[in-house]
Amino acid sequence: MDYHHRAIEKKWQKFWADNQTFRVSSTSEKPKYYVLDMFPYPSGAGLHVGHPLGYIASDIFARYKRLKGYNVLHPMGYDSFGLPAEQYAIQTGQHPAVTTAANIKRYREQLDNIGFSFDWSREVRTSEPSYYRWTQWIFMQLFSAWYNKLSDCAEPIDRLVAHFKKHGSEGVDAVCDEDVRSFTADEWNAFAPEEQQRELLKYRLAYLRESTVNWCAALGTVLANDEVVNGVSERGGYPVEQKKMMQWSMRITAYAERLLSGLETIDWPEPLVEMQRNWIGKSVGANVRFPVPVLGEDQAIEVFTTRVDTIYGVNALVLAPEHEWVEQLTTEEYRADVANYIVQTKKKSELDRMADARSVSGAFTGSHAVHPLTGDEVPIWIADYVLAGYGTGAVMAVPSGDQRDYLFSTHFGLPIIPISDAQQLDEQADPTKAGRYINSGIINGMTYHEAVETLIAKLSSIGAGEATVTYRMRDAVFGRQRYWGEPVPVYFKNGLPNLIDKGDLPLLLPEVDKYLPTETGEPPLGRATRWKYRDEHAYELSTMPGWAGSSWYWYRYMDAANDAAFVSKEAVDYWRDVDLYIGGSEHATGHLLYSRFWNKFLKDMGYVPEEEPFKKLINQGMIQGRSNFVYRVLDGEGRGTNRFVSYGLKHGYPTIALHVDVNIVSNDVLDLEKFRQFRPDFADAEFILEDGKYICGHEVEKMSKSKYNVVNPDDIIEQYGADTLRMYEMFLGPLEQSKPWNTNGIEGVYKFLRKFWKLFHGADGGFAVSDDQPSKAELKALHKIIKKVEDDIERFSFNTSVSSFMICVNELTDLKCNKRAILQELCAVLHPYAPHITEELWALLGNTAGTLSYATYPTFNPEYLVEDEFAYPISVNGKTRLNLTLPLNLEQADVEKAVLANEDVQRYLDGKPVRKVIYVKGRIVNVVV
RNA sequence: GCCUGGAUGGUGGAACUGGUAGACACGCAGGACUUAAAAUCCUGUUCCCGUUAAGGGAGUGCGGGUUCGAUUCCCGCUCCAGGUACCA
Repeated sequence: MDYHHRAIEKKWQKFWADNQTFRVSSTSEKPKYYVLDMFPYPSGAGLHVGHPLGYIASDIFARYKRLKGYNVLHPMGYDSFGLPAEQYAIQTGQHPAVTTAANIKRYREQLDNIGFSFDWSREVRTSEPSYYRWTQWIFMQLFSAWYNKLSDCAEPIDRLVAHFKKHGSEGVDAVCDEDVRSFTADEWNAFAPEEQQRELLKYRLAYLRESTVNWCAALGTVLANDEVVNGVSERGGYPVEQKKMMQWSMRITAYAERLLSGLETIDWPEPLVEMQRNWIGKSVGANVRFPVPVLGEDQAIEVFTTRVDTIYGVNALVLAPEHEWVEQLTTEEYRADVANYIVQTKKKSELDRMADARSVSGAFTGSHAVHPLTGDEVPIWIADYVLAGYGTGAVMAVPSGDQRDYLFSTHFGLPIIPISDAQQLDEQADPTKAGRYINSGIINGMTYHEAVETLIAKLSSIGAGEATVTYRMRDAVFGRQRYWGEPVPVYFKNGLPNLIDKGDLPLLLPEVDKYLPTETGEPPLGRATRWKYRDEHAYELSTMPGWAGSSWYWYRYMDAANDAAFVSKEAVDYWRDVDLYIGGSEHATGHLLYSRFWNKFLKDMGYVPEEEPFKKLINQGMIQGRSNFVYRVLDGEGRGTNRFVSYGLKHGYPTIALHVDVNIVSNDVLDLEKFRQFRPDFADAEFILEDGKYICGHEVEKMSKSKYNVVNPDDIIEQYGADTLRMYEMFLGPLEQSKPWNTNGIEGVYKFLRKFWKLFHGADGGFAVSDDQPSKAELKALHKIIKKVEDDIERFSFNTSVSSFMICVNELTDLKCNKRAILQELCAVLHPYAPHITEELWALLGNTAGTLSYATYPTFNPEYLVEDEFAYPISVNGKTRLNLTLPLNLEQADVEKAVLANEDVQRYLDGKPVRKVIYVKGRIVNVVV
């Protein structure tokens, strides 16, 4: 019997499903291992061949860990709230739930075809009420919590209220809004309840406040910073403007330091860790206050600087044009200039401002501040290179140490004071910390570290400044003016938000007649008429952003059916955290940051045990499309003819390149018959061939329908089988590398599986194994692969394993090995990569069907690899190389004697004396003359 | 600009802590089996010199260095990919 992949794969996929082979229990004697994939958004286009790359890798790892005796949690689900389903709904009127369900069905079929070992009994869908009730519940926890800096952890808001009642605001150190009030306990207790609530909102981790948001008019919604790329929306590329709105926000900044320091404790790819570090953007420096007497006693402009040591080089203070004091600081004489400048900057869009980054502009306010150390007058300017949203919205300009300040000063003719004996300031600023300070009052002659220490002490003592840490990261906007998302479980009374009753969860997404904003500009939820309690309450009409449901889903898999809690204590104490997480790096500053944030919050509240959710993370590379082209010959007028010239000959003709469906091209050779059927106007196409073939050109592009380069895994599986697809996707290259899909080498993998199959089948095609004892050579081949696959999987080098399997089967073929004992163990080794064919052979060997998934990975025995002889690679002077085969157990001196006596070596030595003999691990490798 | 990766035959890629560079696969060339095709198998395949062979030389983006020995470590560049940017 030949290798019939279709029958074999269908059979075992059905067997696994019928027997729930991969159903896993949350109680086990075995050690746990949690392998997680980033769950997909079920898009209407279905899976293409690039999507399963990471899933195949994680499946190999999960199956391997099962063989190694672990209790493996390997689940899958769908991130099923999202914009595309809603856009489709707007266009067609189809309910997003309907299209989403249809897409999920398609995804499931495609996933099943590949033979994954997911425990589908734990499937989650973020858009299901049974799931999102817990997303809403977590939101309620965040609303009911505040961040206590003293304990450095989130606490229930009741504890803050208790403190206010007893001590007032005295002794509270919280991460909160800037405008919190100071009050005594008596004052607090005298506040009206609404006043108290208004104050508490400034402390809550989920809070409401007017903030500048990225408003995308085309999408009718607010976007997070990471959803805006170069001033346009990441999805769709629509323009984005800044708009003030009342918005739900998440106080992620409370966790900035823990999000940063936690990076040290996890095993993630360095580029990803770096991206999160940059995103958090910690700067250590100082706040310094420059008194402004014109505004009155004790009034001072506060600036943030990372280079307090340059303070004696200050020649101006520069404020952001939006700074709240600009109006008061501007004198009559300069009022027109300043007003004019502010108008100009407002006109510039985000995009212009970025494109214009290098040009210098600004305006003088006419006022002066006082240098806190020298008492000198310092002019106050405004300029758009200073950002209102970072630091204090004001900087001290030090032209000698900062290039932007240098350009600003040269442009406006402000003095440039050198502050270090190492500075060369003729052409540009010198931001280095070398040399000793000059012109610098109390720090003259000091080095950088001494200076910083001295200055911080001095500024603190006179009340003019202190050391500070600033983060670039902003709080995350949490509301979306959209339909297809989790409703925020909040209603409003007298303009204040209240949580809905816990018993009313889930707050179901109501039906609406249209998925567009209302005529009055309210979000789509404003259209809902028969919404529970609609008549009693003014509901929050925005929904949660896409990242809400994905920020905790790995916990739901641990206990997916629980309707008493998002996860039970027992389940979470058993599974704890994700041991291996595989997914794309595009989620670096979105999903992966928010998930860490929610995880830390849930830990603070005592719901989960681990500080970090994903211990090890691997980024799989993107699979790009590989487009093929045909070259249509043009006639004298430049019009396309029906003649097509092969790639190698196209330079002899005027041509135009056309995309051709990659599915009718094999190894860049065009299938001429299929091409004639590809489009009606190609029916009578003529070809100019090279060597009797039409060779297509190729290019790497994004995989997309319009480029005819989409490859559906189902087609590959139909032709070659799932085992071939799995192994070929791994064979394509290192997992983490991005690479174009091409089918050029898939035959090699397919051939390997057929060869493996044939090895244990007789000439008549029947299964045939020998019960004889395996030979030494056969055991050597087997144990080599046992060791190799073990090493490869542990370091995620799946591509080299596939090569090693091929070597192994080639060796066994040469030995004509069909030993039962060899096949038995080989099945287990190969099983993670090619589960179907190995299950079949395993059953043919007489094992109970389906037991292979939980068999034992064979133990490597190094004795089988011990050699009697060793081919000594000998270099003379590190150059000429010779191979010398000698028995292995010779004494070192005997080896040396034998090597030197060898006539080839003698020839290279040419009578010269040996100066040195180099040994590596007791083996001679080099003779130096 | 800054940060992080990367560069190896015609192609995808291997070489794990410095020790025979190019494993394995594709492609290509030649051959066997076959009426023929498919399938399968065998041989060759980094480049240059050498008619063949024996043999020799060069070679892992470029230029240096350390070392008996460097794809691997160090210094300086070039190019490519990803991220990020008036962040004080």
